[in-house]
Amino acid sequence: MIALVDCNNFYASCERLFQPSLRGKPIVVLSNNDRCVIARSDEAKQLGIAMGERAHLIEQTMKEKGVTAFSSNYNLYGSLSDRVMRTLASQCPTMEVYSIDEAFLYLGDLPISDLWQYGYRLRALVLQNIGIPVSVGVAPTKTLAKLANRYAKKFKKEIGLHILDTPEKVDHALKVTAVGDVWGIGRQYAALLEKHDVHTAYELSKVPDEWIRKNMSVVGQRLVNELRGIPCIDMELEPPAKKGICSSRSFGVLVTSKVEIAEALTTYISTAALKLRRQGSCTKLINVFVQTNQFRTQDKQYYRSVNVPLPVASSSTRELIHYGMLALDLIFKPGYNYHKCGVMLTEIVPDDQVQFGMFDELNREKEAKLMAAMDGINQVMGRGKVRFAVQGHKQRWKLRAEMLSQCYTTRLSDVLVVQC
DNA sequence: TCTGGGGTCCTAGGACCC
DNA sequence: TCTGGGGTCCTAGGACCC
Repeated sequence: MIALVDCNNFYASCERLFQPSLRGKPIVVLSNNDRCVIARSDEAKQLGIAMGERAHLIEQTMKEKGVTAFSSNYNLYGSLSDRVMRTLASQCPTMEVYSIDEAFLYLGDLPISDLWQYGYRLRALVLQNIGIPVSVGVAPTKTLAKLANRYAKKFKKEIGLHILDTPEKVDHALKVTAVGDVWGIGRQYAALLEKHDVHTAYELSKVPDEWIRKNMSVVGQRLVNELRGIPCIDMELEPPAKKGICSSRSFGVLVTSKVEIAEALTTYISTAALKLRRQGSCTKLINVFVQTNQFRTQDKQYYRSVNVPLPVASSSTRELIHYGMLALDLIFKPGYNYHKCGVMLTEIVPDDQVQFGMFDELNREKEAKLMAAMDGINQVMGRGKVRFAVQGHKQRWKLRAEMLSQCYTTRLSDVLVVQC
């Protein structure tokens, strides 16, 4: 059996953890630049605040209903996620961290009779150690575990646990799950299936293989088999190295000057290069893009991206910035209101398998040491303490985050003080 | 003023190879 | 008169996830 453990309203729960006065009150967490809603507490959901809703459109409602809004604080969520995952790992050695707030636990052949107790213990332990409520779904396949988890959230709220341990329970859960709520069925497939009179997960599990293969490829076939109780999606115990690394943001304000785009771009390149070094890789291809805001119909629109192959695979921030700036020279055109830019690193290779260049003049060993020193200082002193001059210091383009909570768990000066 | 950011996998079709 | 068979690689586009 496989368990899927999922934190309830994760970002909202993280914020509330350090502001207990907000328990039972509606809260929302906003996307970068405070633009739209990306997480809601149950109370906020009940008020009808939808996922993805634009913040400025519901400002009035939030004021009237006493909804507290937070800018997203990924340092905080990342740190609390690590703690949740550590607690789960202590209970199950074969675990896959699936996302910031979810993990699959492979329970092997733990006797069915023990599953309930095990599930209860997981919930209680995470609540006690970290203070974040979780829901647990247990089933023979990953897709069914996801479904069981959804069932627990919807129908077993008080206990937050559901186990599909008999064929009857599986069928029942399949029948009460809309086809669009199945893991792997997005908007397009949901519409296609509805058109063909397939409305529930149960009906989907009965669709002939031939039709599935033709219309939903092998991905759909795996999914349907999983609904039938045949495991087709393996556990990934080690997170695989990323094949592409991307860093991009929309600006807090519209930007027209090349200098400012260059500042933002070098900042994103620094972030991407750091990710690259953390997973022990180098990149051979850097892609840079700039774009205007497609929602501003009054503006002239422009999007362009360019690939720049590197002579030798690299993870040096310095070198990547150099090529990134060359790329920007190729695609920047004055006269536009730019809204976003970014960098994508692809053709990623392990750093111990880099093909040397015949005419390479860079001392790569030295460069690696320099980067290691920089990363070390930044890790201790805080990110961005050592950076490159091109990144600028005014950073007018930076994100807005006007309702940012503190980094309670990752910054010493932000640790809560309790008076008693 | 105002619509997130970062990923994965699969398929089809074309170019090209022997 | 007649035009193989078996591959690889690349790109663009489409689907999905949190």
